[in-house]
Amino acid sequence: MPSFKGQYEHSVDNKGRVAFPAKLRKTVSPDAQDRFTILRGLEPCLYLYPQDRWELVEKKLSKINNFSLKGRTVIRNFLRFAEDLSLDKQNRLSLPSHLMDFSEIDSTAIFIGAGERIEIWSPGKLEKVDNELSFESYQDLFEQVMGGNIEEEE
Amino acid sequence: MPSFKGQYEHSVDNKGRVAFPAKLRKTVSPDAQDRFTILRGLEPCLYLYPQDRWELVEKKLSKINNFSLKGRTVIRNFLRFAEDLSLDKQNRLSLPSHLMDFSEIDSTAIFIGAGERIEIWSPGKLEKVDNELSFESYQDLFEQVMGGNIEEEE
DNA sequence: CACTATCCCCCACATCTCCCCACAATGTAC
DNA sequence: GTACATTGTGGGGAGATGTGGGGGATAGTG
Repeated sequence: MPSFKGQYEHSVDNKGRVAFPAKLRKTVSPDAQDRFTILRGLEPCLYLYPQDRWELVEKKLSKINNFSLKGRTVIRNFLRFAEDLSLDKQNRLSLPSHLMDFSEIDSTAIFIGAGERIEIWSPGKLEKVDNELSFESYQDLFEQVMGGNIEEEE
Repeated sequence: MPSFKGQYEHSVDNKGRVAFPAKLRKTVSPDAQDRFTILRGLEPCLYLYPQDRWELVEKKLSKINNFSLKGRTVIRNFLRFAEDLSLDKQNRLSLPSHLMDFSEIDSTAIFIGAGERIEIWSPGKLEKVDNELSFESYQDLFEQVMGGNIEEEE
């Protein structure tokens, strides 16, 4: 499974449709059948999973105990802001309005390939988190995450 | 079996009827034949199971020890407020009045896809539990589910 | 038996979604 | 440069969906 990478800016029309970047489509597995699941991200952006990768997430969810309060709370709040999407014949996604509100996306959306998933940002929110992250602290983060011998990982 | 997901708000008419969300219907297995079981939830909401998934719940219940007081109490109180429902020709559910009372649903019902079942909430009750869930704990929950590299799974 | 309440079917209709067509912009081959 | 394919953007319209109300069949009550 190759990683999604790169950043692509597209306009959103007044029906909430946005073209899916052609270069990202080349990374989507044919198994996914141009079907996706989109949901609220932890940051003020949206997460987009091709179907085959989303199924791995569901597999994890299905292992959570449904007869505990905490388990039910996890499942409810995770799934309630998720929706299935497909590409139309022009390779566009129709963003649900509640997710556009959440992410403050209106006329422009920025796709960011982020490994196993794709993130979709509004320009404003993206600029804001960029400004909060100085180059120095990015260096620090990088070292914290990548530090040590990568090959020893797990 | 795909998970139920998403949140949908519908109005309840003065006959207690409410449209079953079309997107959720796409997730219901044809095996279920548009037949459901509805019952009191453990939270102040209603649980709605398509027939095929309800049968899995019954299977679980049947494994509970019937000769212990606790076991009998659980079974009795779980099942006593359960009813069978079907969709009418306009894909609506007729909510039993005792369940509308319990869940405090009157003119508006919110459907939440929660994995193997569907929850039905009144706006007021839902807002209350939302307020009790801080963003931090949502982050924690999220990381429990999504944490780790998905590709390493299994 | 009459009366009433409830259920469920049908019809009507406003709204929304999605599919299709058109075309502009961009990239590529010759 | 020109022709052609791919990609990005916009809009119109058919069909699906959500909502309300009327009315007939059925069952429960006095």
